[in-house]
Amino acid sequence: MALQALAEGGVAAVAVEPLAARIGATKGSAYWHFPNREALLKATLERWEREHTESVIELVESAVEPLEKLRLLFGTVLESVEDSAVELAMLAAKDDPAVAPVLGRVTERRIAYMEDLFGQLGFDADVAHQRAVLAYSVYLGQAQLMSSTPHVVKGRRTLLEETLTIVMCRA
Amino acid sequence: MALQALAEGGVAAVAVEPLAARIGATKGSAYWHFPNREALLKATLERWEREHTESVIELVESAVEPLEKLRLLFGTVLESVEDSAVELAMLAAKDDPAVAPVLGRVTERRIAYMEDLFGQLGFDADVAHQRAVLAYSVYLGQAQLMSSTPHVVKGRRTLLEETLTIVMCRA
DNA sequence: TCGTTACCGTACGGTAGCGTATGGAGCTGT
DNA sequence: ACAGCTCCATACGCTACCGTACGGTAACGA
Repeated sequence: MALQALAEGGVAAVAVEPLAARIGATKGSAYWHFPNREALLKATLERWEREHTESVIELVESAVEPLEKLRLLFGTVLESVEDSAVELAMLAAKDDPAVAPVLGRVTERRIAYMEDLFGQLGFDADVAHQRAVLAYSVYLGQAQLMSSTPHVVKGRRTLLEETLTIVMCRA
Repeated sequence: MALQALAEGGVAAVAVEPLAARIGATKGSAYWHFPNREALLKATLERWEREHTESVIELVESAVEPLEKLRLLFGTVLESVEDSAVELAMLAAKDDPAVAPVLGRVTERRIAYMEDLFGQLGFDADVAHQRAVLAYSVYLGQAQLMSSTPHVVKGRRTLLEETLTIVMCRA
């Protein structure tokens, strides 16, 4: 519920009074469950953190070959890039003291996981890291473009293939 | 002045009262120069639009070979990715009715320019477009990472080279 | 049965920003 | 000299949100 508000209206929408009204309750009620707005926001963010990074990793781990894992990861994540509104909301509020630590943990976790995959593919540690960062950059940028200027992105399918081969290429 | 506030505090910081206080004036004065907050914001954004996209393109056009132009573009833009705070502020406020059109124009202009460069390098129109979108995605994602989780990005120099060769590769 | 606890509502005060009204001060043209 | 224009300040009301105080209800255990 708070997550939906976060996706729709950003971090600013995770506020006591609007959310209470949305439920049909009053803030007197809300302030019983949460000591203040910061706690509400923190709870929302940490719930998202739990539910949205590990679950993808688990799904991806269902493949056996590291190459298949990467393919699955990219497919899953670039396919549904349109509903990564929460990701963008987090990035948009990166300076918020409640957001920064969560965002930092999620980013590191994801990059570390990809770094590991690239390592399993035989890349040197340095290169693996670079590739992971690069791939994650593509994802973030893609998500931004899809949400702010969707019409410039034509042909997601080939774009995905292109990204994959490109990020994989030995050079 | 308003641009500095925009860079530091995002779109929300381009507000009448804070800005007036910052100058040492009062809002009575501010509301003489601008009819309302929206006009102030619009003026700020359009000023940024004029000064920050064409100027880079002009600089890049000082090179003659399209390949050199691309190299110069990437170098300039990925080198100073740390001070692209305004870009990030715009993306963060992409849903703001004053921001969306400016952001849209800038995005299209930049991608169109890169698309043209890739075309000059002999890529098919489709591929040129894809590459431009991909390259711009990398830039956006990179800017996000640099500002939200700077420590994961080690070795910008090699990253730049990697991005360049990768985005250029025939396949 | 009665006190306690969990939960919810109403009412209040506080802050930050928007926008308006209005009253100057100072220069400028006639 | 004085009328008008430019620019700035003070003061006010409005809204949205935060947070607190306190009262009410309903269920539940002793």
